[in-house]
Amino acid sequence: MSKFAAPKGVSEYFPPRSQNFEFVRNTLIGEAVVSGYQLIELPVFEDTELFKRGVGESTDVVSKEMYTFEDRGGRSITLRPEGTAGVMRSVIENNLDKGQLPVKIWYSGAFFRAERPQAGRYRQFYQVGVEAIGLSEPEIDVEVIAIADRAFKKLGLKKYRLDITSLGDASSRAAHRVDLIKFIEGLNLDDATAVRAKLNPLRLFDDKRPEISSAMSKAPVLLDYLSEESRKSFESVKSLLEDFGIAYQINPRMVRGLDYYTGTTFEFVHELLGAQSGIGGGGRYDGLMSQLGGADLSGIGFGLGVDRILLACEAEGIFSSDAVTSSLEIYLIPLGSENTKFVTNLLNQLRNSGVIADMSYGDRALKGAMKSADKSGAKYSCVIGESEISSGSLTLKEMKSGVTKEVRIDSLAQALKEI
RNA sequence: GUGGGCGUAGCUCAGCUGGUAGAGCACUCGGUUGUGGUCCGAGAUGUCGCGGGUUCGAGCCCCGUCGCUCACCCCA
Repeated sequence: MSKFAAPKGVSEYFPPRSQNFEFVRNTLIGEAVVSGYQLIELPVFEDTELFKRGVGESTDVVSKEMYTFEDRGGRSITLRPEGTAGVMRSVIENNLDKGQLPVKIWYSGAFFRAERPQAGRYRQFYQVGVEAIGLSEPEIDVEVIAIADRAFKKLGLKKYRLDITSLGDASSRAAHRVDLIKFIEGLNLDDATAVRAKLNPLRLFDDKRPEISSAMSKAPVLLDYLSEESRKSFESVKSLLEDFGIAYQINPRMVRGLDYYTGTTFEFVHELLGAQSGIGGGGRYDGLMSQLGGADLSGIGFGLGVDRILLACEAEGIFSSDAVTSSLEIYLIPLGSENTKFVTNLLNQLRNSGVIADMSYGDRALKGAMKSADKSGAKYSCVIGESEISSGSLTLKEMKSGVTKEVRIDSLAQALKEI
């Protein structure tokens, strides 16, 4: 039992699973790069007010899930609960929106929400996200969705689906809101739920309690209130998704947890994940830039949950058995402690010439050292003792096949590169 | 914040109606003075989460506490 334990609800990745985590994250990033997105690296904490204004005070994220503290100068600081608000702040602050549009950027890192932990829900979690700012064409909506879909397919995921809807423009939402509030007033709700409904009536669509969800099944949905323009745009999105071969399902009751979404919104859901099944989601945000003091530009983006996507890959058996890969090229085994110094120096020379190498440290029995060589995953091993040093040549053993080969010690690095 | 489940070896877990702790895997050494994976043999490893109570006796029963976990609310 160690004296210290990690803070409650954080995810940690250590070998060998950290290799799979890295693989998932790099695959997600790779697809953003392929589509012309560039890296933005941001602070993990921001002015608390940024999230209140950007994400919305009525959201659960802002009202009860933020890690907020006061710094030494008396400023209110919050660990970022999501990525988009910070990106917008930086884009505005650094005038990225004054150049060529769209601005296409990706980010990756840790995010924080003070929730009760659960399978797939952590207080510190990892996202890869993209934002495309400055164009409102439906082609960009589909480009963004396609990045995520392509990454999931590349990872080998099969048991997921894409839910999509449109929240329309301001006039669409205003018309719907009137009718929805009228409908909700006719329901008999408990106090907490009534308060939530008042802050944002759309939230009730997301309630999983059977009495609420069955009542809400008769509620008017926003999709039926779309303006002509919004409807046309949504039609284009759907038609392009079909051209791209991306399967989707229209879900008019889908609700996103953040207030800034407008127009196209979407969510990727995995079947094998239990309660926390959303592996990524996003949408368009028309008013966000201007609300944060920037130009009145539209944008669209997503956040993908790296932790959950890793869980999904594991649930589908993607990293089955021998997925643990090692990049080690050679593993050196000194025989006899008097030869350790020679081997240590040889190891250093190999590394200096760029060979990925390791050795057996300590005076171990040969059998044990060979076992370590085996477990290291190195491609080759070699034993170096008295006779090798005096003859200047050693026996290189290919671990997988057991085939051996004589090599001069002074040309070992060269030999390994030629193989 | 609310509810359920679980805390025993490094890991996964067994442990009967209470009688002072076990398996598999992993680890170390040996069988095979200098060549791993298979096989065989041997060895090391525990404040049974913590505190209290009942009892002749508690891993097991009772109370408390801490931690983990799953679910609700909500979300990546």
